[in-house]
Parts: sequence; C-alpha cells; structure tokens
Amino acid sequence: MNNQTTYSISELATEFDLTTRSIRFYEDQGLLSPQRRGQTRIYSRQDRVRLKLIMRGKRLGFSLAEIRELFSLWDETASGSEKQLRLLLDKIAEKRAELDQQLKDIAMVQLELDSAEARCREALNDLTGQKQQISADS
Amino acid sequence: MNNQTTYSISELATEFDLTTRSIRFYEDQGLLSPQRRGQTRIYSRQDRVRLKLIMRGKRLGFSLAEIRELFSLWDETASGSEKQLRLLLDKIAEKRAELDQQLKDIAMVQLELDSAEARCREALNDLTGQKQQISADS
DNA sequence: AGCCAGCTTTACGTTTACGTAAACTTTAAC
DNA sequence: GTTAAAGTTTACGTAAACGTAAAGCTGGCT
Repeated sequence: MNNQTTYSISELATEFDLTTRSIRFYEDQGLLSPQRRGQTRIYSRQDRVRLKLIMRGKRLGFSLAEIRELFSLWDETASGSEKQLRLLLDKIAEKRAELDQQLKDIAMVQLELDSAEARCREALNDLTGQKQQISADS
Repeated sequence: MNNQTTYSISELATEFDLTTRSIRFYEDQGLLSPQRRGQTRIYSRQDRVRLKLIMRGKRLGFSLAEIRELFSLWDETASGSEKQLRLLLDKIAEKRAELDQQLKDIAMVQLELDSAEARCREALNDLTGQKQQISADS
C-alpha cells in the first residue's frame, strides 16, 4: 500500500497527520506543485518526499519560507551559473552552521532535562521513604 | 563587565540582540519576572540565564508556551507531590523524545546538504574545466 | 530650570501558518 | 440518476510573536 505511484490529498493528509488545508497552503507557498486531473490534485512519489521534507523542516523550527529556500538550493544545483553555484555553497554552509548550533542547543537542553530528572527522582525518593532504589536508566 | 549583578533592559537587549519590546513581551508571557526599582525593571543574573534559555528554546523551534512549560518543569521539581512528580517525569521523557527526533531530523538534513553540496561542487568542476581539484573539507 | 536619553504603559498593526465556513463541482457507490 | 463522499475555490477569522507609534514619567547633565 506504500508503493503507490500517486496519492490523493487526503491520503497524504492522513499519512502525515495534517489537514488538506495545510497541504493546499504549502502549494500556495510554492512548496508543492502536484499534477492535476481536471481540478483534482494528484500527488506523485516525489511530491510525497517533498512533504516528508517539509515536515522535517517544521520539526526543526524552520519557516515555510526557509524550507522553500532549501528546496531551491536543491533544485537549482544543476542549473546554476558559477556565481550562482558559489552563492549556493555559501547558503549551504550557512544552513550547516545553523544545524551545528541546534546540535549544541539540543545537547544543552538534554543536560537540563537530565538535571531536572535527577532532582525529580531525588524528590520522589525522599517522598516514598527510599523503599525503592534508583530505577535503572534505559 | 560580564560580572555585573544586575542589568537594564537595554543591556540585555543589546547582549542578546533582541528588542526591549521582546523582553517585555516575554515577561507578559510569564517567562521573566524582574525586580522593579520604581517603574524600572532590574534584571538579575538569574533573569539573564532565563533569557539565555529562552533564546536556546527559540533556536530549537519551541514556542514561548513550551519554553514556559520547561521552566515550570524545572521550577516545580522541588515542590511537587508524588503524582505531580511522576507527571513531570513523563513530560521530561516527552521532551527528550522530541529532542531525539530533532537529532534524527538534523542528521537527515545534514545528509541532504552533503548531497546538495556535492552536486554543487561537481557542477562547478564541470564549469571551470576541472582545473582545480576537489577542495579539501575542513 | 530645562532638556535629553532611556524607561514606562497602552494600543493598534503585521506576518506566519494555518482553521473554519460557505458555496460549488466531481467522482464513486448504490 | 441521485446521493454521499471527497475534492475545489474564495474568503474571512485566529493565535503567536512581535513591530511600531503615541504619550507620558524620570534621572542626570549643563
């Protein structure tokens, strides 16, 4: 069922757990451009991949505009002039730096969660009269 | 100069590169609660740490509401009942899962950037008549 | 005393990313 | 062939995160 060659809008909406409204909105913003059969949108496997990328970007806190920019990066790689290509490399480096920053940020927040969890378990232990040992972490 | 014990709103605004409007807005949203000298806000080192945490959260795409929730996690760890504490542990686990997902997402996007960069360099090489070798990555 | 820079509140405006409703067409099922 | 389900456009509404402008206090300098 996953090897379909085309998808309807509601199939994709169900699969990615979003509304058809959102999918159409992404099209409005130039992130998707599905085929049409009459009025009806027909999504290809490529379109589906795009949607997956969109969701990924959103989970990383990218705006739709930024995601569109990333798509352009990808699409224009083949067709650019030299100046264009060097510009793209710059932008790629830029995005890479952002991701590196995010990795650092995640590490810090993880430490904070560790700390909060430790305090939490300690407080619990105090409450329950330390009958149970500290539970092993996965 | 970094070892100040208090800060004015514009000092913090300058340091973190945001507007005083934003800082006051964060206070509105319950993320900060600086002292006052008369009308004027006086920020402590703790407040500054909070601001740093806010910026971190934002870079990870967290909403202000989510950040406030994380603050609550941290603050209420000491004072909760057992049920409360277990709930907090659940929320911590939840946030941890989100971060794990983000790590995966970042890894994927990095791969995509790798791919885009490779295509880009290839195209450049083709254009320049491969006089130069592939430049070494840092 | 006068003034300016920096602080304050109040309040309306703006952008992003959709939600929601209305009104209409098209496709699949019975 | 009609009816229900799923699709479409158009358009107004909304929550979040500020921007921006107005109008007023306030502490220090000259």
